[in-house]
Amino acid sequence: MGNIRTIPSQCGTVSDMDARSPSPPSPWLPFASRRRARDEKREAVLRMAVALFLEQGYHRATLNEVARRLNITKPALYNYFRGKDEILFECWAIGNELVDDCIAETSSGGGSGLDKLRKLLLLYAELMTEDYGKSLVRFDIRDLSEDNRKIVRTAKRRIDRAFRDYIAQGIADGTIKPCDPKLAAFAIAGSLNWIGHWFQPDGAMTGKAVAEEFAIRLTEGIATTSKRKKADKPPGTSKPSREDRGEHHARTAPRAAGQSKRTRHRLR
Amino acid sequence: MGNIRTIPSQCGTVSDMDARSPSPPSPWLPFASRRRARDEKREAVLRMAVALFLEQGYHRATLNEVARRLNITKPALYNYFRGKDEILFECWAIGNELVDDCIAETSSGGGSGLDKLRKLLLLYAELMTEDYGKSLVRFDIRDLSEDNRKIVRTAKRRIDRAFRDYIAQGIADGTIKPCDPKLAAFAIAGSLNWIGHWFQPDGAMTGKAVAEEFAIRLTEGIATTSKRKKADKPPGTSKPSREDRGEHHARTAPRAAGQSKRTRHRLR
DNA sequence: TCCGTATATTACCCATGGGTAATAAATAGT
DNA sequence: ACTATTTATTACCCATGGGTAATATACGGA
Repeated sequence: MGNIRTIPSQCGTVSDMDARSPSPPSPWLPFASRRRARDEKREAVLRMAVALFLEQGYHRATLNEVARRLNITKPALYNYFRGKDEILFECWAIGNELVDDCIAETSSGGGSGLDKLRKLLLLYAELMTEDYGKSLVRFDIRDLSEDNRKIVRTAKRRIDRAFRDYIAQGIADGTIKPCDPKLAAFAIAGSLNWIGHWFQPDGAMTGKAVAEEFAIRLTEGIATTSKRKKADKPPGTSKPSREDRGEHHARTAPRAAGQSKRTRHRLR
Repeated sequence: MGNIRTIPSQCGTVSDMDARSPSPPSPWLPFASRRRARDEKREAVLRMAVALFLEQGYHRATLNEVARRLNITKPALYNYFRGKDEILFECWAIGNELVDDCIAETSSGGGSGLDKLRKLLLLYAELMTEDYGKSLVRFDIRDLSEDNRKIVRTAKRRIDRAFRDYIAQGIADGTIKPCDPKLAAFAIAGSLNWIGHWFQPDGAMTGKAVAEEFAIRLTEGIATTSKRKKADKPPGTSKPSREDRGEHHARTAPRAAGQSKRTRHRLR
């Protein structure tokens, strides 16, 4: 019946949406040999859902379409999730765990406040170029249940605090110029979050390249010592190498196992 | 029947929505003496709509609710607009005209590239603290008709170009350090656009204060000469004066008259 | 005072899409 | 093989909300 078509798009500084990741594969063969690990399929639903939600927007995306792209039908999804909003929440939750990984990795490594801030910037920025990272800033908290909304708000505060703490720490140890940590964090996080709105993997720069550029640029203004890798000349306007980009740091793979903490509702 | 309640909220660095402007007044008296200028009422619909769209999100907000808050009924709205998506577009269009004003004001005033960039930053940032400004970055382009979508994309490119041009100009005249104008514009605009996501008028800072802070901070990193108004001490973490905030620069009032150019469809 | 126009209202249509009930197919265990 | 369990399917329900048709009310002008 309803034949939905994908929508064109384009980047832009002010806003503009739409991220067409090449649409993840499905573990469901077209109505034939089934029975693979439950978690694997649950995972596949989320990967497909997050891609579709980003591509079309949560409200325009239908569960029918999510299911169709997985070679199954809508009611099958209810074996793994309570409803659409729970799928949205789980997508967000995965992104949130990835951010936690970033923070943990940053905190464990030593260095000055500025060093840590730069490290977090780098990891966070790169995350913003991936689907689950984008879900953190593109999804609307108001689409969630009241309970999940509370969880999200708490998590956001945690992330915010990480940025502010590093800045405050940098001011204390003299690597960052005196400034208001709150506002500085807002300014920096704003830039980073916006990456999730304009970055498209098929652009001129890789996610890693964008992340590295932003990590330097956003700390130039508040660092007490300037630090440019390649002299002061205009940094090559693009790093089109695109090299490997394989396994930049624990991601996707390790996720499959050990769904870990949080309110992971096991159904039935 | 359906009794909709407003939703709680809170700011946050990562995302978080919801802007509760005190809900604009309605020119429709509760089903009594009517007949005021048509444009005035059209304007009122847009003001109420933009506030509701920001408060609840476009898809959750209903035309019934827009109408109810205006003391009218849904079909009455169709005297002024073709449909919901056109209302959304018109909200965006007003915001866009305000940005154009910012650019025009900046371009007309002289100064170095850095001066112009700072000026535009200041005006743009302040705009992001207001409803129509927020609509530029919070509304989803995919909710528009194909025609209007094209218009929006073109306009966004124009704005983007303004930022890049000033940066390039600054590099040329030596007031801005050599850098990639495209990425620098993305970083700056990202910070500014994000204001539209977290700023709430009832917070600790006024829109003007936020704008001034960001205008300085975001140019510190790329300026060839540092420029801090109040020495280098931590700038008062808040400017709680809240003074007048009256008529910061042509806005709202002048808008009422002369709907001006663009595809303003006169109905019937 | 009566009419025409603009602008409301009430009452409805209906497409969309989230969600559910009943049932069928596949697999694992014994 | 037979059965229990999981995991699909088909067929349906129904609340929501954008949009429309028919009609009523108010106002300006002659």
